[in-house]
Amino acid sequence: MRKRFTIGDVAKLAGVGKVTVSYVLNGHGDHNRISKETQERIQAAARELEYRPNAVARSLVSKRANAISVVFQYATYFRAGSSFVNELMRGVCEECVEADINLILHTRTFRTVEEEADALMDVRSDGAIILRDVNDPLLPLLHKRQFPVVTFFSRPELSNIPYVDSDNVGGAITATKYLQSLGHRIIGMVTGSPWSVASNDRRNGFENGLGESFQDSLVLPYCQDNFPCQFMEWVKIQRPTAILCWSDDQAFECISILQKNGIQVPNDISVMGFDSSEECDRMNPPLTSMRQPIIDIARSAVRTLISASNQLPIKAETIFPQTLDIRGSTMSLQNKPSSLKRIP
Amino acid sequence: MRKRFTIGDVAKLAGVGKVTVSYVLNGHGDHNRISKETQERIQAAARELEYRPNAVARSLVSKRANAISVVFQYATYFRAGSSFVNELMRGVCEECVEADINLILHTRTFRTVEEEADALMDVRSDGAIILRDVNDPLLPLLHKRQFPVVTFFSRPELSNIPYVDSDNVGGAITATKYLQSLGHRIIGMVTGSPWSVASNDRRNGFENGLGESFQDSLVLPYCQDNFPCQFMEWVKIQRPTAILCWSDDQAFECISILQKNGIQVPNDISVMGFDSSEECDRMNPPLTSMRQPIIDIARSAVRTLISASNQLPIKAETIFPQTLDIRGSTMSLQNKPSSLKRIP
DNA sequence: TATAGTTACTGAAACGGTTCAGCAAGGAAA
DNA sequence: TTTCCTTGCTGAACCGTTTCAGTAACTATA
Repeated sequence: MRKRFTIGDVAKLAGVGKVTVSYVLNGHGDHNRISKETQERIQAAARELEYRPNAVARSLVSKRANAISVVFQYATYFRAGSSFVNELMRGVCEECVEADINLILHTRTFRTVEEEADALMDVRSDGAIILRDVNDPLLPLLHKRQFPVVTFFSRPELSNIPYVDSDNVGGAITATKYLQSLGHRIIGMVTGSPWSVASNDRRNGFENGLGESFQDSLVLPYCQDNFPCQFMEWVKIQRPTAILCWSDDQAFECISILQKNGIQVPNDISVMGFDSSEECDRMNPPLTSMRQPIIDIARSAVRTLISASNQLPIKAETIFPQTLDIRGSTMSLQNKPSSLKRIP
Repeated sequence: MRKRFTIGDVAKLAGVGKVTVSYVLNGHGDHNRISKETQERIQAAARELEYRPNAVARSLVSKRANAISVVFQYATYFRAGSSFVNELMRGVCEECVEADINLILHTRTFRTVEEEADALMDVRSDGAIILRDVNDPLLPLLHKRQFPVVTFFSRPELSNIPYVDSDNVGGAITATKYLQSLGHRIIGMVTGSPWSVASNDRRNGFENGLGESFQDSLVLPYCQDNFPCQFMEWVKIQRPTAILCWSDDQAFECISILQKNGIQVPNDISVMGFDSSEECDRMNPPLTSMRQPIIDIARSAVRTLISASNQLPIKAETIFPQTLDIRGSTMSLQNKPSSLKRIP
């Protein structure tokens, strides 16, 4: 890369001191006390040299990076096909665009939490929005070290870390009641990772919603290995007429497995998901889902973080309600045109 | 944020000079000529003060940011549901993880290309991988200013900017020949933005593949406004038995429109897309698509950029071949169980 | 006993900006 | 004529690191 001109070069060319250049180019300080001619001379010199300020040098003294970090549970959280991450990132980006700050994706991997915290706090960013699993040690560590942090789509165990999330428990209750209102009596739920705060909350809401009729066997914990088999096994034993999936992506998978096994959705079994991402409309059948305003939550998290990093007052918690988006994957038990006879 | 301790504080506590601390903590320079005891004293002091090096100060002297930027056409390129961007980011992240560098998403917006280039070149990153439209002015500008740049999923007009892409023209030819081999005689194509390099290349491959039988009317350029109507209008006039869509996402949309209008895919019309993203398998019917190794391309772009920013020799162009993934959305014209009579 | 070579460090400059405090020159007021 | 204020600018210090070029104190060699 070509050698870049510095503020000193501009100063020399314009025949003034570095300070004057700094003041003129930034519009801060005493810039209004500098004569029109000098200002123009400096502008011209800067243009001629194609001078561009060095953000790193600037950050060093200002102690502000004008950037925030996004931290996920895994560096490669951008799983193909996850509409959730997609919408989340869109919200984050939109808000950053408006705030005119940059976004740093922490893609590096570390041996210890300490190292990870060190890397995050290396002054390249002014704070971090974090989506991590239950009881992740990174959060309390960053908080202890007083690095500005906002948790989103999850809930920190330390009450003094601000977070932005949707009401997963309430949403799951709504979902369960809705399925009951369709006449379903045997409702199953498939959960996600046991370390996912969202999955756990939704499970609790499901239990809460079912009340008396809840049984542990109605919940199928997600398993990486051979999920299709385990899922079908569970379906055959429990014979649910409706299944609540902890996420849209999981609902898509379950529907696909059911269909491959000759079970029709929603005629044989109703299925619903969580997130109500745009993909729901495009699926066949379109997926009934609890909507959480992913983009709004992401944007709110960014806004909260920016305030926090500027020592402005912030809300400790921001909870968005979830709403029910009824589409084609759920159906009243009364209207069922075919029976469950297809299941051997 | 609490005041952080600096290398000077550590030096003072350990009773040595700053230089010694720097050498010991980084393992560079003369660190092997420093006595074990001193090393331990310094390590202890650093631990006690929870010393963490300031990456900004470090960058200032090393002139390396250990980060690269990703630049899209629009800051909010993370459109919900775009499986393409999702896979792309996954590849980029994976490679960054391996190279142990950070990723900066340029989310800021600018009034002029110059400003945008200035912001990119502010020394926060060592280079950029760029996905931009045809003839985007940012590329030549960055190149002229000798900022390390690699273009991916698109082709720069300046031949000396390195790029990584797949063979879109060849892929489209393969796709077209495949549809012809199924017996289709009237094949239509729906293109994307006229500024998308990929879309244009695929269109050209389509024209090339059809040869003599090509007509302009067989191509429907994508239009933002009321696409469903325009699309159905075009289908009714052209009556294609197969449609090649410029992307998977578009194919999903087209299939959905066709189905809503009572046209079955593939029974009435075969549809295929480009990218062969993971979603293809989940759709109903599963989408036949030309596979481009999105993740590999993204990773290759990152690798190329890293080499370029280290002044290592690089390949000017890397082209990955596309392969045909046959799924359920295409079918031989002979086997058609129903006719096009459904189209009024 | 002079010379050279090692070992264990370190002072100072540099990186490219910002900011504080101050200064010289000119004009106005006392 | 002195004092004070304003205008227009700048020197020096600082931000937290790295790196170059030593140096002082030993030890080994001739």
